[in-house]
Amino acid sequence: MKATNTAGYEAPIGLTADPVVFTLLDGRLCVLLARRLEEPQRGMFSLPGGFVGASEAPSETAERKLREKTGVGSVHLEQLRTYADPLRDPRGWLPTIAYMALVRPETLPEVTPAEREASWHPVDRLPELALDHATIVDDGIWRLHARVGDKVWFVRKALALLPEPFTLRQAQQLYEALRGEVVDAANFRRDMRGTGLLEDTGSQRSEGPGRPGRLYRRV
Amino acid sequence: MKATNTAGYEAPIGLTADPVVFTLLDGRLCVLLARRLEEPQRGMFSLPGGFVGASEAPSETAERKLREKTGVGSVHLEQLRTYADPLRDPRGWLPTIAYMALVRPETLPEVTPAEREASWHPVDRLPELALDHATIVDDGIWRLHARVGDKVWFVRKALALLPEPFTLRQAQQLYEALRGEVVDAANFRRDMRGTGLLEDTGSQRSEGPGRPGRLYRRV
DNA sequence: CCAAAAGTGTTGGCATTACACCCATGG
DNA sequence: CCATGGGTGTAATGCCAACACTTTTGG
Repeated sequence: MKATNTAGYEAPIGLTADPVVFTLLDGRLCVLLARRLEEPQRGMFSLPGGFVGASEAPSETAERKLREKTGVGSVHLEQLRTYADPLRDPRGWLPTIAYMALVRPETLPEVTPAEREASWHPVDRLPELALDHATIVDDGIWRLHARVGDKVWFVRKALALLPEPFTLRQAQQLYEALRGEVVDAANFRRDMRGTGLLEDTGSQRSEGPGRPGRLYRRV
Repeated sequence: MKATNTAGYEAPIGLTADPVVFTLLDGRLCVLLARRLEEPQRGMFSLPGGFVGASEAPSETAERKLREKTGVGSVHLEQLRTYADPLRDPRGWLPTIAYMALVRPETLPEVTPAEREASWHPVDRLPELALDHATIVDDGIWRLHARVGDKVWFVRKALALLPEPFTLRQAQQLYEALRGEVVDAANFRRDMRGTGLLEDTGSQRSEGPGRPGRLYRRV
């Protein structure tokens, strides 16, 4: 496919936006994928993005396509980077702007639109992805690891994944899954308190064996 | 202007790449701008970018346009982010991928191509810029400040701006200009040594009054 | 021409903070 | 069995003072 503008010069055949949406499911970092109903590579899994409209901001496109293809709505998207290699898509010259988001797993409805099989996939066990989407997901994971390293960012953005109130143990498991490395419990606890962004509810909860954990809430 | 692809759908009228090139001139952080010879906003200063060819990687475009418009060549470009608001360019739907680079001031030839007036402009005293280029430059400065905060990045990438050998005083002035904040001389010196990436040449150099400074080289 | 002053590079020390690691305790 | 809190040693960092070496100034 080709495209030309009214001045006769070559133009991209379109512009796409691809959201890389992460969540924590069963303690594992997962990414949201949808099966392609269209060519190329129909039937293969890919990021739930699509074409940007001519009077639309790309971030709106990412959010809209996400809703249409998976049912996930109202997320905060951070721009990741743009992939514009002319050979990245067999259809022609088609750049894509990738975005990143972090949502709660239940944001994905049980009944997903169409036959897309929109679903969560652990990042350490991804299926084969269409186009260069595997690269995009990798970059997203890398960015996520970096963001989570900032404790304040973690409390403000990532901790919203947990249902309130939550224990610090839950928060730590979330941190470790998102960061990709284990941390010392005492240090983690100290850092969390240090942010001043958590509030002790006073109550406790017992999950499984061992001493019950204090319950916290974000302020 | 409009553009459509062979499937009949609307497409961007093109894709541009804009390099944000920084240097240190007279101790001040400067950005490379060129006067526009084309519409829109002819005669106004803007980033020295241009249209991406249909079989070209955008980073190559940024490098090529930089060379054509300013004479600056062979730089390492880091992708900044993409600006794709449909209203950002009066010509039509025209996304741009912004890149960032850091070069020595003498990389800009004395005789610049055409009547472009390619020249360095202190970031704290920029002229009015075309389109949304002021925003792009701001984002570039922000990213630069963050990058420089990493001492190893600074030594490896930024310190290449100084002619070798250099004194630690020079390095510190570079750091402060790029970082946008002053630092303690003793700490800066300790950090520089700590990287293990600097080599003491043994000789000294006296610039103005005061004790002469030791001369260093990157390894 | 010499001595003092001023200016800058260099080094070290000290206090504070950040952080990793371990252990005792409580539910 | 595990959450919680405390404690300790080490590294990183910020701050400050002393000293070294040079140019400049003034008699």
